[in-house]
Order: sequence, then C-alpha cells, then structure tokens
Amino acid sequence: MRMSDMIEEFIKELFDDEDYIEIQRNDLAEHFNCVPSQINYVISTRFKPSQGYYVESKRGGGGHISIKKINTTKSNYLMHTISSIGDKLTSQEVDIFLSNFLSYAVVTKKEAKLLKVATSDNVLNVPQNIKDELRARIFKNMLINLVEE
Amino acid sequence: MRMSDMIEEFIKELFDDEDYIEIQRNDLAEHFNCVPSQINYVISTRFKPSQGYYVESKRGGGGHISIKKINTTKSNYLMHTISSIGDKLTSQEVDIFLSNFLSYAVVTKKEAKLLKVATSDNVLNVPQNIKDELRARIFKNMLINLVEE
DNA sequence: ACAATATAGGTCAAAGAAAGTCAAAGTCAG
DNA sequence: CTGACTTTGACTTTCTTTGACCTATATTGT
Repeated sequence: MRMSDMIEEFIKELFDDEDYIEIQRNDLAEHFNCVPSQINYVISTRFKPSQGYYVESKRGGGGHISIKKINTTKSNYLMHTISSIGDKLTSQEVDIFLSNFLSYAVVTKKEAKLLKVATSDNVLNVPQNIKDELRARIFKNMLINLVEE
Repeated sequence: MRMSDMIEEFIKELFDDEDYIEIQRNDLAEHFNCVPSQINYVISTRFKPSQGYYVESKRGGGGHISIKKINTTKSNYLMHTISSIGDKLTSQEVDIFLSNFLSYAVVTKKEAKLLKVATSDNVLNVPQNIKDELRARIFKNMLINLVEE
C-alpha cells in the first residue's frame, strides 16, 4: 500500500465522529517517516473541496493544519442545479450538467449514465415540441432523488 | 503453449473464489519473462467486458491493474428482463420489476429510485396513449446501462 | 518595543515508479 | 502465401516521492 494511501487513511480515522480535526504537519511526517511535503501532497489530492473537505492552516509556533468535512456540498450543488433548470432542457444542456457533476464528483459514473440515457433524444421519442419539457421533468425529478437526506 | 495463454491462465487462477484481483504489471511481466506490454495484450484480448471482466488501473508509484469478474447472474437477470418487456409498460409493472430487483439485489436502492422516478406517471406527462410506450423505452434503456457493472 | 531566533507550514520542480499506446516484426493455421 | 493473432520495444502519460528553498508566526533576549 502506498504511503499516500496510508496517510490518507490515518487522517480519515482521526475524524471519528467529529467533522473537524487539526494535525501537525511535521509530526505526521515523522510518524510516517516521510518528508513533510508529502503531507501536502496527500491533502491536496485527497482532501479537496470537491471531495467534501475544507482545509486551512497556520504557520509559525503552534502552527497546524485544520481539515473540516463539509457534507452539504453535494446536495447543495444538486439543489442549486435543480432550481436553475426551467421548464425546458436540451440534451446538450444535460451533457454539460453531467460533465460538471462528474468533475465535481457529485454523481457516480453509473448514475450519470442513467441520467443521460433516461433523457436522451433517442429514448424520448415524443414530438419535438414537448420533448424538451419532458426531459426537464425527468432530469429534475431524477436529481431530486440523488439529493441525500 | 503460447505465452499469452499461460498468462491468461495464471491470472484466472488468481481469482480463486474471489471476484476481484489486483496485479502489478511489471511484476507479472518479470515473472513470465516478457515485456510489460504483453500483459496489456493479454488483458485486452482475454479480459474484455464481453468476456465478463471489468478492468481498471492506476499508474504511478504503487500503481496496479484491477480486474473484476462481472456477476453474470445479475447481468443475465437484467438482460432477461429487458427482453421480456414489450412495447408498453405500466407503472404497476415497473413496481413489480423493481421489487424483484431489490429482493435479488440486482440493483441498488438508489438505482431503483432512479428507475422509479424516471418512469413514474407524474413525471411522464404525455398523452395516455403514448405514455406506456415511452415508459417501456426509458426503462429498458436504463436497464441496459445497468448491465455489465 | 525590537531584533534575532526558533518553529511551523507552503511551493515547486525533479526524480522515480507504474501503467498505456502503437506500430513493427514474428508466427502459424489454412 | 495470406491474414489473423502474438510478441517486442520505443515512446508517452499519469501519479507519487523527495528535497531544496520560501513564507508566516511565535518566542526570547536586550
């Protein structure tokens, strides 16, 4: 197992019920016998905002790195999207939404595929004038079901 | 016996009860005294999705190739369901399918919810005479996307 | 109060470690 | 002999580890 994965796991275990932790970069590096900047690497690749974490730090004596879990991003993002969609929606717009969702890890690949196929032009063989309305309804309702709790 | 066949056999033996394995491309190549890209050849010719395998990999330090056996029972179940659905589908029929899927763990709860909402009467506000046809199209196409993990 | 020192953490690029790609060359059954 | 499959290797891409150098904050001695 990679060093980075072990450090990631270690940090995630620190959360244990809490949604806020503070770590000492140098101590952690010493604990894992690695260079301090490795800690930065782990944090910047595994604790990004897109992964639901918010990171702050303080230098100097008594300095530390604090990491906060932000649970609401996904749902907020989806809710915001839902309310931004009007009565009509084209399949190109769906593609854009999905590519954003995926890059922010708001949905899984499988979910994205389901959203895509259920709103695709081929599948919705209804008259043009109502197709974009139907697509909007389906898409929004599916998104509502992806909003967590 | 060809090198590729031996490598294929070796990898298949790794599964031994498990449905998921991870291999190190370079190690395996060394073990068989072949170039690393031979491993790619074996994987791309013998472990394709159409042969029931799903492959992922990660590069860089500690990188690896993971191979997952697709649960053919699930896929078969879904395929069978798809071909059993005709041109029309009522929302009651959808409910029955979903409850079967869930009791056989063929889909996740979330997926079931997506299937349900995308085909629900409320969402599909199109004329009665085409509603059940549309529902059948959406449902079948979504299921196709759930086949093959 | 102020300057010097100690104590943190941050940045960035190079080196290292895997895996991927693609096309040329080789093999072999029909 | 031809076409399909296999083997090989040069080159590419992606991810991780390491280290030299930089910046910010606190503490301490005068």
